[in-house]
Amino acid sequence: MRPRKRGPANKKATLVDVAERANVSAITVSRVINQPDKVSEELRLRVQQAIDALGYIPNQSASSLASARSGVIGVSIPSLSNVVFNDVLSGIYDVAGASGYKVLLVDTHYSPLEEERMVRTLLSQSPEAMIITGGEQTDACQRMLKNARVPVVQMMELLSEPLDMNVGFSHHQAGYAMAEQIIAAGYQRVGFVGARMDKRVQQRLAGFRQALEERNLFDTALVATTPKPSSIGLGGEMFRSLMASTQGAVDAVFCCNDDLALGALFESQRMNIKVPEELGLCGFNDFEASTFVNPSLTSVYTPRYDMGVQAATMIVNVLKGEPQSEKIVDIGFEVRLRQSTRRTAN
Amino acid sequence: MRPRKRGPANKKATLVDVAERANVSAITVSRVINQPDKVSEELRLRVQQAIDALGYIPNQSASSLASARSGVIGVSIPSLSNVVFNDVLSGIYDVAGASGYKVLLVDTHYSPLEEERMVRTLLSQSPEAMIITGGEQTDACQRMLKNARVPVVQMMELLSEPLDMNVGFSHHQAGYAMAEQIIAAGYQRVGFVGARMDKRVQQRLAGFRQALEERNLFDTALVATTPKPSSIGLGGEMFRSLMASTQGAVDAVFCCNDDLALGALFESQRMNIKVPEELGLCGFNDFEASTFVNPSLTSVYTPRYDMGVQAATMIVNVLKGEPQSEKIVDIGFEVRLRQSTRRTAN
DNA sequence: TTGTAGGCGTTATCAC
DNA sequence: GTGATAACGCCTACAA
Repeated sequence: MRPRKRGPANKKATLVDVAERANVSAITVSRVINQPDKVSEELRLRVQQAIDALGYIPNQSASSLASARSGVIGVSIPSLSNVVFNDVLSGIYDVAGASGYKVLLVDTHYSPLEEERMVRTLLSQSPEAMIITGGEQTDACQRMLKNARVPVVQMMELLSEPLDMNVGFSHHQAGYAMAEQIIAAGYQRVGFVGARMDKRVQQRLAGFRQALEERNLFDTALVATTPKPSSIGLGGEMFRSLMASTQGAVDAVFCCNDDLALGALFESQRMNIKVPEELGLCGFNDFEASTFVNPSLTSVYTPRYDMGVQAATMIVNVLKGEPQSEKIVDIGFEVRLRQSTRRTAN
Repeated sequence: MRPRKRGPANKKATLVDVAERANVSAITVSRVINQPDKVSEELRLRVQQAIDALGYIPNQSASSLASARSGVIGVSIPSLSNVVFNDVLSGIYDVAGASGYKVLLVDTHYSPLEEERMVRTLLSQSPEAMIITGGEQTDACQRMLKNARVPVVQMMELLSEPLDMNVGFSHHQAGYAMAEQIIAAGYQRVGFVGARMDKRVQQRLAGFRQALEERNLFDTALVATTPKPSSIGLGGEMFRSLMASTQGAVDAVFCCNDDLALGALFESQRMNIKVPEELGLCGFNDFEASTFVNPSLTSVYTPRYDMGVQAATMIVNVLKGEPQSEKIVDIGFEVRLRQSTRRTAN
């Protein structure tokens, strides 16, 4: 079987195969695919027919190599199992897809070293832009990114020295704001339960701490943290152990996310602790469950989908060569007070 | 600035740049990267130094083109915002990443036409394998996949005629099993609440229906479905409206997933309906919340992470050329009975 | 509107 | 162990 026959039955068809079948040159086929307007109706139809007949699918590697445009946006997130990033990804995919870009996604497992490795992998795909999470890249990683000379968006948090573009919100402010509201609701001995404790969670804690310190209400003994990943189950455990270690001398708990908060809420129900009367409870991220659980859970809404949309939009605009409006976008947040911190009847 | 200087300060470095700097041929650099054992210690070090100095990152497009190996696994899922796929993706990413494969992920928004488009996009990246969801591809899409001559895994459900490999479980059996348990728990007028209603949910409903019909307990009036995407809020709404339309003549409700079931549970609490005494409730997929909510929620556990691992493992094994054990894997499911269907004290 | 020539960066093949 | 040469499939010039 030496002589290579053209057709779906054999090797994958190439541009040349299509061209031969349609009796045109390869470049014409290329044009039919990429700039159909520049080809006469007649040829276009003939070529299209050949394409269909052969089941031709363009080879993007060859295209990237020849044109220096891959159509790929590299995206790096710290965790695929953290629901928070789902929403962000949805936003990114929706915008990128609509503009004809593919998304190459990697998961760094919250490790800067793995992130460095993954970014290298992404860059080897010649992405036209990168969207990465936060600002804790290794030096080598940041160097690679700069060297790549592609637009970069760092998302999820506001950075003091972004590599290029940046979209997020201040986790410090968010933590501060939530703490203020808890206090305003009449709680005094406010505990903190945090897991994973990445940079952003630390900032929430710092904001929380500052708000309490300003009122002389902060007490280290009421802060419980762990590097373990957040989960509802863990929230329950940590809550129970915080109540034990403080012998119940806590009248409210701020959980660093809604998973922990839901866990704490469910556990408090089992412990027969009345929320919000005996104990105020709030979370972060405002998952859907927080609205519907009983009592409904106070939380900080974070515009995750919008953040993804914003990140991808910034990228797409730059790639389009459009005048860039803002390099840094504060996407904001919103404290949503619900029953779980409503000490007084309402 | 005509004469092109080598170095990070200018254009991206290539294999040739590295070769020149290290005074070796390009192929040697290639070997240092891909088969370090085949290069002498001395040259390897010299080359590695040049690589670091130039910040060289291989161009994967060129590599794919020349070697016909892209290192990419194409993955297609119907929704990025459905948490179910998170777990599956985690499994796929963990295995693929560990074996040095990149994952190119697309979201078809539950549309076969979009799926066809997305699969075409994936195939244009010359993936070495494909993992897709279910079996409802368009004819054209299935043809493309066969034509691509790469291993394909269809996941999430067991198919009667898989394209190639298949990992999943029988949603019909799962629906049937859950219905049996509800009945065994002493419930008689069992309603069904379903959203999205894709093929798999329809099969759950069919299994549920069969179990009830075999006992003369099925009543169409107790089935509520909608094409809308599932959510906790929607679960609450649908539950309330089912209770209204049936005037409460329902003593248990099987929700097609845990989102709906949690919504129904929270809503039943607000309606002062006692679960499980006055009403049995169960869901599907066994989200973490189901274990911890009060009352805990009966659900069908589905090994999603394992399914992703299995799918990716099958792919990786085939790509390694290892003897293939099974082309079709039933990953199973498990009914988990909890308080929400425990009519009798326990 | 269509075609020709050359090269994108890497690797397979075969020689040294 | 190392290197020269020719693809890989497509696109950017430029030409007709």
